[in-house]
Amino acid sequence: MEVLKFPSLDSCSDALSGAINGRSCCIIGGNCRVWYTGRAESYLEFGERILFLKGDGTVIIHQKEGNAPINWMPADSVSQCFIRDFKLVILSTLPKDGQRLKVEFDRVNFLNSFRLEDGVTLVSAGSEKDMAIMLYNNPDLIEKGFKPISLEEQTAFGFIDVFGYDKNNFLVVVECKRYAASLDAVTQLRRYVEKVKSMKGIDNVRGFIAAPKISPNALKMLEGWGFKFVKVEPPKYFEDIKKKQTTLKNFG
Amino acid sequence: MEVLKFPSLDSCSDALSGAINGRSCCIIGGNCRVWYTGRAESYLEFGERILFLKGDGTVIIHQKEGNAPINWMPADSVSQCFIRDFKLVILSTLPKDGQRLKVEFDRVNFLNSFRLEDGVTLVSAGSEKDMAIMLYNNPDLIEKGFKPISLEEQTAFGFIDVFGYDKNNFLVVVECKRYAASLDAVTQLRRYVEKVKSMKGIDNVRGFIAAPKISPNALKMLEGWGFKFVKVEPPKYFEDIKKKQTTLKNFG
DNA sequence: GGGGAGAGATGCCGC
DNA sequence: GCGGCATTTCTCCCC
Repeated sequence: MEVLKFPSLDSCSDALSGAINGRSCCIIGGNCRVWYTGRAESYLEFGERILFLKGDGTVIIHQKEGNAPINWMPADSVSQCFIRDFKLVILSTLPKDGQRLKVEFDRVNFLNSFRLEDGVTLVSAGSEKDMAIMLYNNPDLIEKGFKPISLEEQTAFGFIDVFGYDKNNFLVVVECKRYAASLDAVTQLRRYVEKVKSMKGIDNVRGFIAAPKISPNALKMLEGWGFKFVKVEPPKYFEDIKKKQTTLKNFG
Repeated sequence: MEVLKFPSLDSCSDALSGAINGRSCCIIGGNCRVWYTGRAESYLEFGERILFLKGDGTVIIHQKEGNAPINWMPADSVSQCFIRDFKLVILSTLPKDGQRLKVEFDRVNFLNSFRLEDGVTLVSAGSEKDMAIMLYNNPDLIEKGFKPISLEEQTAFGFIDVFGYDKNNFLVVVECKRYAASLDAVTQLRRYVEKVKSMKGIDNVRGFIAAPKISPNALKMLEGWGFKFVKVEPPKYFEDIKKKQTTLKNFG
């Protein structure tokens, strides 16, 4: 790391303790090793990483590359820190299940302690649910004469994206996928269809997968079960969101 | 944020550009808003957040709470930054699919630019694969007389965790889950069993789910298909790891 | 709180 | 690259 003077481990321990007690945030960059035990066990030898402690107890450790943290602790974790053997030690534990993390810094290159003021949540569009809504409002995308009757229905037989009748009044189950439908999507559809059949005591229930594409194996299995694939692009965003959030258009 | 003096947006732009060009890392804390378009669309109004740019092109934006970033860009994203309308603007694009992120800071509270030296990878144990290995080496955990013949067998229809014969030489398919087995696990097992049946042209193939527990619905479906549940705790770690990595024992 | 399912999932491995 | 699938998945929704 190209940093001029390193803060002392003592001062870091003080700052970090202050952040923990005050439920504020702290970012530490330095040389450390990491142990985790809980849902699995892991050990990471010494190397330079970033540790991010949040006010809600979350701890995130990042290496120099990659999207995902190499180690972490969930919100509500309880942390403490101290100096031992000339190292800054951070211990975090999640009380409800006992999983814990230990980090040892032998050198801290920088430390920032701060509060974040932020009460804003994300506005987004383009989920699988948005796709189901689109199909509900444009049933011909599935098939001419399709009459949807419910959306994201939580039933005793599961969670069905779009449910309805075809033009011959046979029941129709539609499973949506935003990306390529996989073998999993087909088995999921099959499970719903069979459950509907047995619950309703009828034999003719049709199944559709609506997705932009489907893997060859999945298509084979789908057709083997007498189901159909309908190519549907997921919606990017919706008119109402576009109108409300004019900022969405300000991009670029 | 409790920071004494804020760096100028101009100096931040310079530092960030330097980090981008030099493929080093940069962390910025400040007040910003965020647009994303690509796999979905989203907008996040002004609020204080942390932006972390990595040398591999990864961009991660964190709010004050929660484990997951609120917005991000994958590795290999290409970023640029500049000042426009008295704001620090950061644009990131992933060339291969065109997804992009725009961040506008109207105030930067702190900025750290640095390199990370880290060539170390995680040593871990306790995955589903470790569980399959344990069952392969301790077949009686599944059933007296079980003879495993393969592990994580890759087939066209998926891969089978543990595959073998029972004491009567009937084929056995075992699906492992580290946590509670769900409906999905049962349909997955069923898919394997049926595929093995049709591929081998035999009718008697047995299915097991090995997991610490199973949901009531999943158990019902499992038994409806004539399969069996075996309660197995996932291994925490292995003797060879314990021996090689004595540091694993130094925890706490 | 548990069950069920999506996610801008991500990451890994095998073909 | 795609396919198939686990993940210390996480998060949300609904019962």
